[in-house]
Amino acid sequence: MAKPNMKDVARAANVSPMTVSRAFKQSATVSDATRERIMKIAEEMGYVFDSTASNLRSQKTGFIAVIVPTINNANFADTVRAMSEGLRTQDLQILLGYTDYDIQEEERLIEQLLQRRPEAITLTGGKHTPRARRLLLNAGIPVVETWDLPPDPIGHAVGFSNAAAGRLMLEHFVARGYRRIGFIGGDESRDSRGLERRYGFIRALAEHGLDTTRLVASGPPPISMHEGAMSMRELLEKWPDTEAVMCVSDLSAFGALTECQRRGIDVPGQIAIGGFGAYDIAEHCVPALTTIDANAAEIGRQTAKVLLEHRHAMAGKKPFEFPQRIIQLTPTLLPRETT
Amino acid sequence: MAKPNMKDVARAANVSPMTVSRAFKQSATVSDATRERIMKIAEEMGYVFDSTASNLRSQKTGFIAVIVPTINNANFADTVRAMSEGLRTQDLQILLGYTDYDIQEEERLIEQLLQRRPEAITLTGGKHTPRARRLLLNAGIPVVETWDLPPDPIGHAVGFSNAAAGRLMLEHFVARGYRRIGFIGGDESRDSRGLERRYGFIRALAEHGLDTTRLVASGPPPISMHEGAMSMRELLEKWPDTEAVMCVSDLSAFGALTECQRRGIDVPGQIAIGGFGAYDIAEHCVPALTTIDANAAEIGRQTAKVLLEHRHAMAGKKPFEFPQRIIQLTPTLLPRETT
DNA sequence: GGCGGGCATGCTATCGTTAACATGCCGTAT
DNA sequence: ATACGGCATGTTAACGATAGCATGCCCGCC
Repeated sequence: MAKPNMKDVARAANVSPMTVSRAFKQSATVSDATRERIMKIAEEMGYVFDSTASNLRSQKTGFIAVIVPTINNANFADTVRAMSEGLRTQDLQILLGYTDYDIQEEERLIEQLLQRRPEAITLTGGKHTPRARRLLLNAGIPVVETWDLPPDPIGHAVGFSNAAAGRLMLEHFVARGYRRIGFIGGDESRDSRGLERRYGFIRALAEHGLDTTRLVASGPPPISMHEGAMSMRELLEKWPDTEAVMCVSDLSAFGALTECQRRGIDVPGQIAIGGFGAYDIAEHCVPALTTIDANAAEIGRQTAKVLLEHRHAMAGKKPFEFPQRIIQLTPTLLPRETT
Repeated sequence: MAKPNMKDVARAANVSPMTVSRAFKQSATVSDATRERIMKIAEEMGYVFDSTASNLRSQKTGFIAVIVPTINNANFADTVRAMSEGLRTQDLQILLGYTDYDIQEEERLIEQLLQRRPEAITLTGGKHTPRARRLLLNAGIPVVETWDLPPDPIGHAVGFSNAAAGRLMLEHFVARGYRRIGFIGGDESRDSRGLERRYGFIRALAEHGLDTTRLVASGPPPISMHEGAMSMRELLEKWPDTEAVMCVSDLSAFGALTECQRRGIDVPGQIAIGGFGAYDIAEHCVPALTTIDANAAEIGRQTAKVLLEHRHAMAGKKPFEFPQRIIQLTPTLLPRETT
């Protein structure tokens, strides 16, 4: 009793395999009666359509490769979720890979995923190895870089300026009257988006003639609550008179906040804290955390939209060169109780 | 300039396609010199191995289908991550699907994913539609149900007793001297694991002769911080003299905690709070949250282990019936500051 | 009545790789 | 010198679906 294939179903239904094939396609032209009969017989026989064969013959896989730094982060998870929501109607399946914030690993992943012949690929960030760039350019499929606006995009891009996000928080601090200001983040260049936020923040500090040295770096990403707490400790030791600090993400900001609470330091009375990412926790913690909303879900939605448009354009009788799309989103400041 | 295939590479390297194929297989028998030459030529030509053809011919896809309720939850994300870590060495690619806590959607996903011919499939929970069960039983691949110990497993299982987890927290409450005790969770049967925890909790309440009516149900899953806060409000209104409450997860527990903080209610002085899941936030919040560690990552690791063992067993010359594995993990109570 | 068009269905070749079997060559044991 | 084993490589025929084209039939229009 081997697993039945289309030929077996065709025989049982007394039609050609081609008709069975058509019965399984949404769009194909089969009479309703025939389709129903075939589907019923197929279900009874326990037939399960074999995508692998279909993929090979039709040269379409229905895969979208999606590469993120990690799935254990609500921001990226939100983006992936929104993207897959946007693609679900089209029977597209996401092939997920994560890099752990390492562009070497990203290269490895890209190579591996391209072998699966995805119909498009989305990346997080705009920094890649030269070989990764080459592979992507030669792949002949739509490429979308997200969460960033690379100076030299490979294909499409859906993102925002992380530097502007950093600047946004600094301006908020200044407007609130804070002058001795620090930044807590990672220490390597692995998280280039976090680094960009720091650069933007520091540049704005300098423009205001403020001290730009109060920086705490707490190791390689991910920078989470624990690192935030540790960094706050370090900051308070080195520069006890600091009035405000931005953290690279809400998670580290929350860690920093808890450290203050444990030490009986009033937030924002003695020190103000700003985060990034508009995580759930920032909205709910007490005091609620001032943060920047980069609109993770919107990045996913827009990415899905670009991909569907590209796909639609290519499906035309005369596929034309689909123009590059650069979708620039604007991060929003959410002022709350910690500043 | 179409994309080159194996034949093109073979021609350029002056060997047969078969030799190129072997050069790309880790295990195959090709002389080092030939392999190196082929790989170099392939890279120069921009050849990218086509898995879709390989999958069809070899009847092996290297896919593992993984179905979770949602990826926007640190617990499930941890499990998936640990699992993919365990499988990475074998060049296995995870095909991720999420159900939004809906077994109809799960059935749809199972059908869709099986068409991709995964070599194994893992599910979250043990409750499925009849058709889903049938599809899984007929699929002829290893099936692992996780995060639960189903009474009648389809194949393997890696999980723990959610009822025991609920009981564990109740016993802790009682040992601490609390008597008027409530439970905050979802209201539907969609999250069967959360429901099991509640049942276990209530049964234990009853055994101690305590009031079992202080239950707040806050809508369909996911139950997160917002729902936790709302539910705490409801609990305090209906039963203001409640001494302790367990929440279905740390996220809702944190929400409940923040509601108390906003109202100036001392935790645990006036009310104790217990969570579930050992999320990061439970460890870091102030006061730190008493919780139960279900060991999400270990579930992933054990699942990967079972799959690899099964796979290994089937690869033998004489594949035998691989015995069913039921891996029972034990949730641990982490007593902290909220109780 | 003849003819054109649209719809349902069938036939054949093919997608790119690899399982299975075949071949040839070299070294070593007898 | 002969035989045999082992390794590197080649040949052929699939894997299971479907693109592209062909066919037959029914219907309506002039």
